Amino acid sequence: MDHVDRILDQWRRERPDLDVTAMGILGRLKRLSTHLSREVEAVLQQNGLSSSSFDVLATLRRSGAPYRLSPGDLLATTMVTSGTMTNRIDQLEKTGLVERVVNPQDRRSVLIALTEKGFSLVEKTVTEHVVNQNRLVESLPADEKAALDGLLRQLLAAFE
Amino acid sequence: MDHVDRILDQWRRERPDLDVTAMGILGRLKRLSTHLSREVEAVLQQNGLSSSSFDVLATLRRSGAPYRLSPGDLLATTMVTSGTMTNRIDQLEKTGLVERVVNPQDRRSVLIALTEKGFSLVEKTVTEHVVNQNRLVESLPADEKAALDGLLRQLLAAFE
DNA sequence: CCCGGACATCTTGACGTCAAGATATTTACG
DNA sequence: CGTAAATATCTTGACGTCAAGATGTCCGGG
Repeated sequence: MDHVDRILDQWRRERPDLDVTAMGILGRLKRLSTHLSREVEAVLQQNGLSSSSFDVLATLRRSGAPYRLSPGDLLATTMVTSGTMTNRIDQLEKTGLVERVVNPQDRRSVLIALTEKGFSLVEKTVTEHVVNQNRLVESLPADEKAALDGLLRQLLAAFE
Repeated sequence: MDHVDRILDQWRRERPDLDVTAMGILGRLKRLSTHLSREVEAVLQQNGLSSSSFDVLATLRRSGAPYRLSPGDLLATTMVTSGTMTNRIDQLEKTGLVERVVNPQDRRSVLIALTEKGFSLVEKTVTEHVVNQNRLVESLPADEKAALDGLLRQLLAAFE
């Protein structure tokens, strides 16, 4: 009997005509996502990053040497608009974690490059971040983690 | 091989020391939550509502007659701060969907009441909303929906 | 009874995001 | 070639949220 169950019970009483099966799943998924985001933010914040800025740094880091991508490449992996990405890059450039370098091949474009400072920060942060992520799901045994992952994958496939 | 798989592969290549089990689950969960929120918003928007304003109206509606709750009661169910709730109520009051009525028992407090206009709007909207929610998870057969719900419940229990 | 702490709500200022459109560059075609 | 369409990024204005603190009200011990 959790928070979502109480909501469903109220709806069943007030509107017995509604099928609330999906509401339960979506409600738990949204609450869970909010909780997890907050827990993740806490660790990133200890390193002076938001999850927004970390996402950009991590995308550059995992792309491999020379740790450079265009804003368009970054957009393709992050589910945000171009204006949001411009803003994120502006912030990271101000704090010296990335720099914009001109792209000689295409002057409409620009390359976002990890600085040394950015590289060492993301290197340290991602290590702590991954430990934290594993902690957040440790209430599930390994086989249930795998089952959850499979179900999420299947549901996600309907949208991507 | 979905979007999240590609991210995990990059990390395995660049940082084979990291255990990315949880990253996969959390990544899919976050992307899914974003997709689902956008789909849900679309239906609410057709009724002139955001998910924020709908949440408030729906909470009042499912609380049962006389469809009145204090801001504090609303806060307890919505995972937002008091300032956010004040703002939501302000918007709904401007559009005539709720009204603030004084609480004679406790003048620090106030009751937020669904207006007739608010009631009929939420009544129509929630019907469409629930149909839409069920559509969003129809890619899973019934037994897998139940399994997913159970796993989410278990994980959520660690936070609530 | 009164006053300090608890409580309920609202205010303020900052931030991240989005949609829509502006600017600059490249590409393809006539 | 020259120009229109496509592409890549940035700008602008609005919105929802949060953290921190202000304001107004209630309550319980002295």
